[in-house]
Amino acid sequence: MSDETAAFCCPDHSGAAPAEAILAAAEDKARARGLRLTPVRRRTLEILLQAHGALGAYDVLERLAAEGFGTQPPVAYRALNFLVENGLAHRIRRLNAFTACTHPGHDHRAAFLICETCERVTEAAAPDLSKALGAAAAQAGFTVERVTVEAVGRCRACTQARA
Amino acid sequence: MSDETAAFCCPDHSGAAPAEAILAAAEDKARARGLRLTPVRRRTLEILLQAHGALGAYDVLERLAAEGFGTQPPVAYRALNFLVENGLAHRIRRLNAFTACTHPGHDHRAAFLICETCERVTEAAAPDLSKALGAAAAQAGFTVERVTVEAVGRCRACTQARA
DNA sequence: GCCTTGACTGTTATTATATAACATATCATA
DNA sequence: TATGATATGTTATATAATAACAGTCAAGGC
Ligand SMILES: [Zn+2]
Ligand SMILES: [Zn+2]
Ligand SMILES: [Zn+2]
Ligand SMILES: [Zn+2]
Repeated sequence: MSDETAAFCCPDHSGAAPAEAILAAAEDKARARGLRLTPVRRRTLEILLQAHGALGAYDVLERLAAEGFGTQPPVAYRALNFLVENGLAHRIRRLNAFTACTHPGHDHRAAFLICETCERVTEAAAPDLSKALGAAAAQAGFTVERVTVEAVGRCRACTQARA
Repeated sequence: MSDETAAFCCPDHSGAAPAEAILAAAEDKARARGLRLTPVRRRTLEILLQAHGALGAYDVLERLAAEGFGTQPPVAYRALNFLVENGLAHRIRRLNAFTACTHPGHDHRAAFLICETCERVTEAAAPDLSKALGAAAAQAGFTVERVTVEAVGRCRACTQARA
């Protein structure tokens, strides 16, 4: 799926990664909610954070296996699903991949911006979006529970690089 | 591009889909744009329309094969991709499935409402959504090209049934 | 202490989804 | 009718995800 890790993790790929801060926040959250952020799970989150982009389950698995964790798909899928269910990571369906949540401190409805040039994923807060969708859904008598928003386009860095 | 559509094929799953009308519209569109709506492609669209919901590629394939078309995955994937690329169908990523476009007459940004009880999919026109997303994306310097919006929740029929 | 219980981790095996590569057939049109 | 482009079909393979089950381990009741 994707290649190597960079030490940055930020909305527009322009600044230093608050990876440590995010990890710390995840630990706080886990403590507060009684979640068990076990070694595989924690390491999986770290792997996602270091990747600076979305990673496929098998990419994650490869790294976990290399570090002495289990070598079979369920190991990665279980850790990833745990993170997703607890708001510490997100699943990017268009890419069949996962990415660390960049602001795990609170529940949110996020939109994902997928650059088709560099393949990196940015998580954007988009509160208005829920509203707009809620209205459209209400018209149809539909009650919305969860929403996935994934946009494909071009990130700032790639736009500038091409200009 | 529009907002005036009767956005819902069958909001509460209570009426028959206007399949013939949609199919006719698809043929008009194909003629107008010089698309080749060949037998497999046309039949694939019909299959989607008759399904009243999203179908997986292998489900479509099964039906096609039973009718004398090819029996191998690429047959279904090619027809489905053709339909998607030309706005006659949509891919529902959350379900790994495809659904006929219920208003193929014009380009649109649609949102999909997926009922987690009956698993049926409704296509809702949601023009405001693009705006809201565009704003959020602009903040990050991101240029949006295509957007996927998929909501999971409960449709009117299922809500009423449970009440 | 020790036993039960439930959550977690790991395994093997299988299922599900999607594409690559290539041969044949059909269509457009010159 | 020849010719190049498009479409259809095949075999084979790649990629993604889950099922089912066994061993581990720590917490809480006795
Ligand atoms: Zn997030
Ligand atoms: Zn980019
Ligand atoms: Zn549509
Ligand atoms: Zn329903």
